[in-house]
Amino acid sequence: MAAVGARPVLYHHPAPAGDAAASMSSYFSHGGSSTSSSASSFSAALGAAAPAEPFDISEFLFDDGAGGGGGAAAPGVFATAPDGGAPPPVVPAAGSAISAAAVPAARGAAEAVPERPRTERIAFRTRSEIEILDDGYKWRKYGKKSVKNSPNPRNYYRCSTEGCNVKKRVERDKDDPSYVVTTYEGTHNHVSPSTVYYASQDAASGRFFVAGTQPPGSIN
DNA sequence: CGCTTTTGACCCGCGC
DNA sequence: GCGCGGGTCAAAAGCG
Repeated sequence: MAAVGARPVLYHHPAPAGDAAASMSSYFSHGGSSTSSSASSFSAALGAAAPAEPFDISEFLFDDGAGGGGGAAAPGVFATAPDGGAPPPVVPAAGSAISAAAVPAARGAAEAVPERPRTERIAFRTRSEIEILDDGYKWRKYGKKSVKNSPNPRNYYRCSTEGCNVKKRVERDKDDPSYVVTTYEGTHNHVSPSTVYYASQDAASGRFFVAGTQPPGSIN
């Protein structure tokens, strides 16, 4: 499946006009989950330059009522980076023990949780022709829905790894169809099935950065 | 044969 | 109390 070119060409311009139409067909069907062993460096992808216009990412971020709602962004939130400078954090606040257990069962189990779910939620917009960014994880689509404020449908994905309840929501920017808004919810409790991203924590910021693609043990 | 996608229905919460 | 919008489930079908 990944052969379709599941990887976004973030630093590229959209395919040549003549090719666009042809490419689109495959893009729209469903690029395919990253079942193959090809995991792109997601962090680099985030370097996609944002346009001059400010993107109010808060539109896609919803506090779980944790911080008392306002503009308080959740930890680990990052918008589109200026351009290939410092590697953006890929593992959002992994330090906090946010595990699958924090996610309430499925429906109506919210009240059963005395503490706040505290689900990590990060959203970012990326200029990409395809919607399925190959971040190395296997995603299984479980729903599609058209939203009120956008002519484009919204797709719902869930990490197919057993025990991992990370969810992801993908939709095209209603203003710029060439941009894709991806919202991750939750934190993977496992490493990428295809590639091991070794995250290191920055002492100063306390944030995590991708240090390489080798397993911790093989470093040094 | 196993896994993923597809699609409509169902359920829940919120606002009016 | 009703309606709307959003999110998830579940059964069937398709594909590799």
